[in-house]
Amino acid sequence: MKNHWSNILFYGLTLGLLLASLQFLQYKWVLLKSDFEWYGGIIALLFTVLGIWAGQQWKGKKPALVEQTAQHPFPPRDVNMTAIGITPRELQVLQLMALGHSNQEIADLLFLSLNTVKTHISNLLSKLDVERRTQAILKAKTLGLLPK
Amino acid sequence: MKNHWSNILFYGLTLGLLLASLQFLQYKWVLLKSDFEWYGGIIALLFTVLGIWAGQQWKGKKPALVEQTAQHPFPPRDVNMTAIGITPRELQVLQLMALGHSNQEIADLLFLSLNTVKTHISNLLSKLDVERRTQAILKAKTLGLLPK
DNA sequence: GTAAAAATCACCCAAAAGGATGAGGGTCTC
DNA sequence: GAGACCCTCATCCTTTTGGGTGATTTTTAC
Repeated sequence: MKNHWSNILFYGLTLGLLLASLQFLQYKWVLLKSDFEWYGGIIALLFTVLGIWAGQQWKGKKPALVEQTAQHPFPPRDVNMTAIGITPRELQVLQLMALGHSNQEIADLLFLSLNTVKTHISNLLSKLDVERRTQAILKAKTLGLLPK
Repeated sequence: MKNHWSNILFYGLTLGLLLASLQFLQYKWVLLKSDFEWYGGIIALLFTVLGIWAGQQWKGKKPALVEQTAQHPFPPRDVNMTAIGITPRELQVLQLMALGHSNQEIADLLFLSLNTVKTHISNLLSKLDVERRTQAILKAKTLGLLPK
């Protein structure tokens, strides 16, 4: 969600700049008031192109950035449990989670209550600084906590 | 290729119409020559939005597929896709899902409604014969639908 | 042009997941 | 024996997912 804002900001600035130059042009270069339509057309065309470009940028940039973090060529393998403070039990839960098990399944496999599993996972998520289990699995792999 | 042309045509017509109304407005409603900047700003904004929309319409489908092939040299995409019957759009959703995005995020990224994303994912789950998205990601990787 | 497939969106419902907080018991160390 | 962890479980509440169904539009294929 951070990129949204930077993109919007960037686009806003560009727009502002163009508007400024527009104003400038009006008083300096062209004063064809009779050819108002021409002027409008040029503006329209220009900003249409800009809009298309911005749209592409906006839509195209996000996945690329995510990919980049997702495919980490050299994962720091020994940034282990202790570095982030993940406990053995949490790691165990994490492993089962990565295998696609539901919380209930994990609870059954480890002879735990569902609530306990949820607590572990909740702690895991905050320790890995993510919000969803899918992200947790990804991050754990890049951190070397899980085999890829 | 048929839609491209219809889109272009439609866009051209819209542009023409807007230019016409622009001209009309100039002679009828607003004659604020001093507020030229305002006028230009409105045009710019309007056509920017239009441009973004047009860009999305026009080129909306391609970038995603291009990104994907660029990111991964040899994804046996077509083979496996057709084998299980996964559509391009579903694959796209699957990819974002594998990056840890929530349904809402995917909806925002693809400019879709949440319901649509849910439909795609629901179809994905049944096609992959799994019950959870974590399992779907795993299975998609073993099937070569996603890079490992 | 028609038929099939794909894409879009809606509504309903149930289950799962996630966030916050508290609490009891166990172990270990200083 | 106090403090620091860890493990366990609970409760309450919100959000997210998943399942099912139906409908409309768009695209593709023949």
